[in-house]
Amino acid sequence: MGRPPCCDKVGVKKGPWTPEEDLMLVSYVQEHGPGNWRAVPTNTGLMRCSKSCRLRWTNYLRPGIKRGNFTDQEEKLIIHLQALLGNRWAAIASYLPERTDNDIKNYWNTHLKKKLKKMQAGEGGGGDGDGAAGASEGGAVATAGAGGKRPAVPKGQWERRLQTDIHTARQALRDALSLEPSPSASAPPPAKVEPLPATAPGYTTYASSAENIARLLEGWLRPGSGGGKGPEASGSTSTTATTQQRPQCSGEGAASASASHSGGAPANAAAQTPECSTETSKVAGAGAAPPAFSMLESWLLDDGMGHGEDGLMTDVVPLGDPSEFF
DNA sequence: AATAAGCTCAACCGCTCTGCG
DNA sequence: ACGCAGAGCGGTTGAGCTTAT
Repeated sequence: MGRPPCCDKVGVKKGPWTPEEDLMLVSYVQEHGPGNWRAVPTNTGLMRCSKSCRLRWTNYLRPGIKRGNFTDQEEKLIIHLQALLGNRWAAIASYLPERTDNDIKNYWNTHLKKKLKKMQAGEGGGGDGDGAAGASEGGAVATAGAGGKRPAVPKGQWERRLQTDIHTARQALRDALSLEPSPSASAPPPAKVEPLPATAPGYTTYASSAENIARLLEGWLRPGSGGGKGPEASGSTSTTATTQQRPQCSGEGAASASASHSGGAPANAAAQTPECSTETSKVAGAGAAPPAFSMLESWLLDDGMGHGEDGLMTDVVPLGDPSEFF
């Protein structure tokens, strides 16, 4: 009954993207900015459906994407947020602007689910071995609402309540932090963490995009770079290599028109959800955690809530404006 | 060294949401 | 108020890669 899938048309290519296609897409987006995906295939000549273009952009080509291993902090944050928000990966991803929802989703499904299961199994004994998974997911679900996928309360209302909670938590956090000696001392930019360069004003994410793409293409174009698998190979090698040290958004002055878009995405996310990480952790801890979480909680709260806050903050907040917080 | 099993992650699919005429 | 089209989201799949036997 529904309308035919947009990708059903004949002549629409599927499967892995080629470097050439990536280039076409990137140059188009650099020129026009992301959005109006419908027009992308026709304007670029790409034999891809609009959906595929958007997905490729958001999950792979978009600037500022961090690939590779998740840090411990990110991991914990994801767990917190998953407990709080459920499987709303896009919402979770908005708290980790360098990660895509797909990435987070994959990481959750492949790593964290198992990890939680293991931890809970270790804690609860055999009792609910199977229920363990349910506990992690079900707990989240229970948090998000009885229905599982959807909050029991209307979305807007639910979000508002969440924000109220977050506001409370934020104040508590501010109080707590205000007791600490010096914020600057407490948040030394560790080598690994890349906070936004302080020289933010002129920065555009597109420069980093261009760099990323260039690096990708470098990998692709280089003969014999990593087996036969073009994009994937380079994607997981070169980009992973750059993951930890990539000076996120270090460039300046590229395609300013589009910068407003992509730069806007994370920034927008930050604006929409200035209440980041640690606050939500508190909320999660306060209302959402299912009873069987003690060991898990202690692991999570260990440095997520206590002394580790700084790390979390610096790790997660970088994209947002710290002033949003206080 | 060969094969099987397990794992990862990019991409696809189908559904829902949102904006517009 | 209604219907349509486009965009976005979450779940799922499958090819390629890695590790174990």
